[in-house]
Amino acid sequence: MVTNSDEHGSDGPPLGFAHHDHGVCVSDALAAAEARCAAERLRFTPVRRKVLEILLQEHRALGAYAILDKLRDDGFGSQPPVAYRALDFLVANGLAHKIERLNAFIACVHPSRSHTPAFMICRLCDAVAETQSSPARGALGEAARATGFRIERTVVEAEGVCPACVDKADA
Amino acid sequence: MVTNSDEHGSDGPPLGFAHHDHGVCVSDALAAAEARCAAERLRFTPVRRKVLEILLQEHRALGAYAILDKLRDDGFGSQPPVAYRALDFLVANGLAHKIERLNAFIACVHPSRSHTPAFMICRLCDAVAETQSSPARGALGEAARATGFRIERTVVEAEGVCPACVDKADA
DNA sequence: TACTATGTGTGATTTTATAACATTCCCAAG
DNA sequence: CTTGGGAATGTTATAAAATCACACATAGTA
Repeated sequence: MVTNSDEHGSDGPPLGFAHHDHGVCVSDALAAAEARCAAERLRFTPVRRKVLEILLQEHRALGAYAILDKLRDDGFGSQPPVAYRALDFLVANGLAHKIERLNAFIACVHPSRSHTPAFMICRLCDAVAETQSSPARGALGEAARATGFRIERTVVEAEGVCPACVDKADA
Repeated sequence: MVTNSDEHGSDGPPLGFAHHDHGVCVSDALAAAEARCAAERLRFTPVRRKVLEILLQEHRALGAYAILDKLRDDGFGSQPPVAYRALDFLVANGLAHKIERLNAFIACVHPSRSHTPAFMICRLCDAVAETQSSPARGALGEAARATGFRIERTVVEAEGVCPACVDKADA
């Protein structure tokens, strides 16, 4: 699903390239995460919650050490494993994603049920937008079936220039 | 982690998970690379050639430091930039690819024409097969067009289990 | 209560990648 | 040929990303 609900902005661009009511966006997402963890009996601990909150507030891909700095500011442990463990939890449970191309992490935009995320990464401003993809249905899926490869997970990341930076470049 | 000691063909699935005549495979690929660099006036220097040869011989994704070890054995410089610069050249010119998921590099299987590579990565034996994809034609492309994002390059990596390991697991 | 799983804090280390700068090599202009 | 500039290489140092190992704390439960 590429379109946004009203509180996430009304027009075309998916989150990441679009303006929206951020306070609502963050608190909604945190509430949703909380509900989901409760439903699945996952422990949504303070560190994990804080890391998700940080990701939601920034609304772009953050490196583990950037997150760590913010954790330190909030009185949490300041050694790498603190951030990495929280991120592992969030990623494992679909609340955040790792952007392999950037070695960075971003909050999931539609953490609903399982999905196959794809990302558009602006090489000029580093903005990242999440969307959906079905790589297993195209040429890749065919190749996998042909060779007997069992796909469990896919990384799809498009690098390019976001709308805002295209405009700047054209100006 | 990505390093591997055993000689090609002895165990595990090689190129595209299929066996083949490796000597010919390597020398053909080197000749093709040489021809292509000549045609495009690129300098196919000894280090660059050696790195490509290493990648072709291993026929799997190798970390920069694993490559560096082999370079040292052959009397080349042994500091990271030596490997990274050669890899940058090979990647920039389509002779090799970086597997973001593994922070590792692999020789391109069909370096002839420009292409949009996709990879299948076995999480059990680390074998990597290259295939084609057209992510820009599917949901991702639509999302990009809808938002005005200009795609310049895509990373498509499927993680899963290769045919050989599926068999082993089933056995 | 005590037991056990899981989560957190911390120091140290490993792995991956780049910065900065000197030197060498290629090759074309003079 | 020789010389000057750009590209490639070599080397030292350091940055950035990720993991290991182990102690301690806390929640949930018998």
